[in-house]
Amino acid sequence: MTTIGDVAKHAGVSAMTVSRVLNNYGYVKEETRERVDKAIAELGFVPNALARSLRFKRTNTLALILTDITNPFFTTIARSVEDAASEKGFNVMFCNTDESQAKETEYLNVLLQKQVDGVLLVPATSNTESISLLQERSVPVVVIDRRIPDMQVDTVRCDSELGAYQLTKYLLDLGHRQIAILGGTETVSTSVDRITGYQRAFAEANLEYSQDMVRYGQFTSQSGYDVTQELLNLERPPTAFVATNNFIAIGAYRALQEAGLQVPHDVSLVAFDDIPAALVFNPFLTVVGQPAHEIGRQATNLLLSRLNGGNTNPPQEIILPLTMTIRQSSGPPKP
Amino acid sequence: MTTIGDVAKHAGVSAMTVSRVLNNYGYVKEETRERVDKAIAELGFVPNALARSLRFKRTNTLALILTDITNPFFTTIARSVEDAASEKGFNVMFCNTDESQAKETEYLNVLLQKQVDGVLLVPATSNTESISLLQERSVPVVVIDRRIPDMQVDTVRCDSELGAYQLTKYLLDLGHRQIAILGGTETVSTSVDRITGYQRAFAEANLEYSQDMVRYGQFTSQSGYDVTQELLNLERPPTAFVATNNFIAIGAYRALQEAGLQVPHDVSLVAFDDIPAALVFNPFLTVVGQPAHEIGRQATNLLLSRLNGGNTNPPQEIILPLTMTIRQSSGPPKP
DNA sequence: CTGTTAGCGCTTTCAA
DNA sequence: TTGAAAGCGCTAACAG
Repeated sequence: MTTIGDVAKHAGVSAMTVSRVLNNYGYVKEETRERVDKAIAELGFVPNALARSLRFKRTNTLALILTDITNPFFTTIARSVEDAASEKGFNVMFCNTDESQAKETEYLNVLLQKQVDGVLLVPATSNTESISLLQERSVPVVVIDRRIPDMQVDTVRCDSELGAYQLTKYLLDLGHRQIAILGGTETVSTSVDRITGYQRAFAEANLEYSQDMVRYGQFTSQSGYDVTQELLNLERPPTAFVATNNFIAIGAYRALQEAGLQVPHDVSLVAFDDIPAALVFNPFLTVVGQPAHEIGRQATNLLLSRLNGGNTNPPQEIILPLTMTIRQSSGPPKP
Repeated sequence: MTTIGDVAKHAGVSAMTVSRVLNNYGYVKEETRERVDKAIAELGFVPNALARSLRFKRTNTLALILTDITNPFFTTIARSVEDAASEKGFNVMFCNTDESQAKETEYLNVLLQKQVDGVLLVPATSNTESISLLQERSVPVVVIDRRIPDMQVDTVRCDSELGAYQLTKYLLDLGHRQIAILGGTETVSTSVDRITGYQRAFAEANLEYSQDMVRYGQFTSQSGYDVTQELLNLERPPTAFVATNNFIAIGAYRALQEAGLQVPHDVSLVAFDDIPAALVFNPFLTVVGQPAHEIGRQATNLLLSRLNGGNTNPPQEIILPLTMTIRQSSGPPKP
């Protein structure tokens, strides 16, 4: 490995002078600078960011902890985070927790050791420990997509409750009464909030929902499939389904199909999270979509403003608007 | 920041002893170890991986350079790489080049500075420079998905030529003669190889294809859309399309739809790369699918075997099998 | 079993 | 305008 010392020797100067050239700092005679530049080029010298970071106490590296990197919603976030970060000279380490709190904790420890400058976190659960850990060590953190109840922490997300309210109200207005909601993990705010929104829509319409219609599960296609099958076996099966994310929706659809039910003729299906147009042949699903790209961008910028010390305001919550798109998967109930 | 020295002081021992406890190495009296452990816990000490890496010359970090992190094919690879790496105690830095050689080069420089232990690279172009750069600095690298002609380098990929051959032959056997192939970037081996496979299928059938039918473009939905529109405006438009990746296929499909053409009744459409079942309502497309998960896993394991020094064989090329799945997007040409 | 010394590659003083 | 010394946090090698 070539070091700054090798370059110095090669150029007949001290290491310090090389450092000055590298960082464009202090005074270096033009002629000396050229000699150093030449030496750098000749030796193919690459400065060691580790050593530099050890001094600066700055790695220019962020961490993005996601629960499911195969979900396009999160992929889009990942992409926009990467873009926003690299624009400002930061790299991003991606971590995938699979919705597991244990994995999240494990990653956090490694990332702390690696001295990341900041963390973007989609928390696996509403557990406050991860956030506390980071805050104790004054590593800036921005929570994405989900809420951590009883925690003062920067957050960028959408209004899950409102979105679910809109979807449910829309179905109620179409005349549905037996509406099922397919939640994800019970320990995650988006699940809880979306179910709350569902309940509010019923309450405001002065209608009752059956306890049977409200289900938790996972944010996976398999879970959507399983729960839908259960619901179809009820004495009074739903006439409409609200899936609390895109994967659940796809699993639900498969179960409906297998049961010989036509969407939207026999049942309606609406969902959270759009699937990017680049991925589907026929956008079909009525959805409340989240601006994933914007979420990632704003979260990153907020994080960077924190760790640059330029932003010392109290923790803030940025709520981005949802967009409801009515497509062909929803219609009035069968008479 | 708490350092090993603080812990030492707190426990009334030397830094070295703390280091020994941390790394479970050498002899430490049980009672001393306990005292140190207690101090670590009390101070909430987190070892600084930067300092450690500076000594060890090992960061336990890999880089994965992708061309498009929003493409599920690459997302799946990303996920399996992350899984395989974290299993062996490595973190992964993801980089997205957007198929740009300039971005690739830029990332490579940063990663070199950050002293990553190894690189997994989906090269943006067939340019040999990136690989040479890494090899000169003896940073192990495994090329994924694409071939770098005239380069001795570990590679994990599928046989693009064969896949395209199979798709084309299948269409020829159905009776199609006017078959278009929608390539991606011309500077990427997968584009070139898939077109070669197409040509071979024609050659073996003793048939001629029209030069018009062979198009390069980008690996994007937009490009698939544009090129398909062009092709439809030809005097003798294609009766079948081979898309060289999933995004191109979706763009092509949209163009066909807009032109009022029914798939497969009016035209057939087949493609490379499956879209994961978790993402689509009705798998519809006849495809040659690549085992993305396996590609990521094998590439990571190969890379790790290289940087552990356990594998000093000459560079190898691992070719994984493709799977052709015939669905509803293809059929015989309209009489 | 434990501590001291030196050094990884770089940069911040401070001095020349 | 340049250099020498010291130190970031950690550990290998050697003493004790």
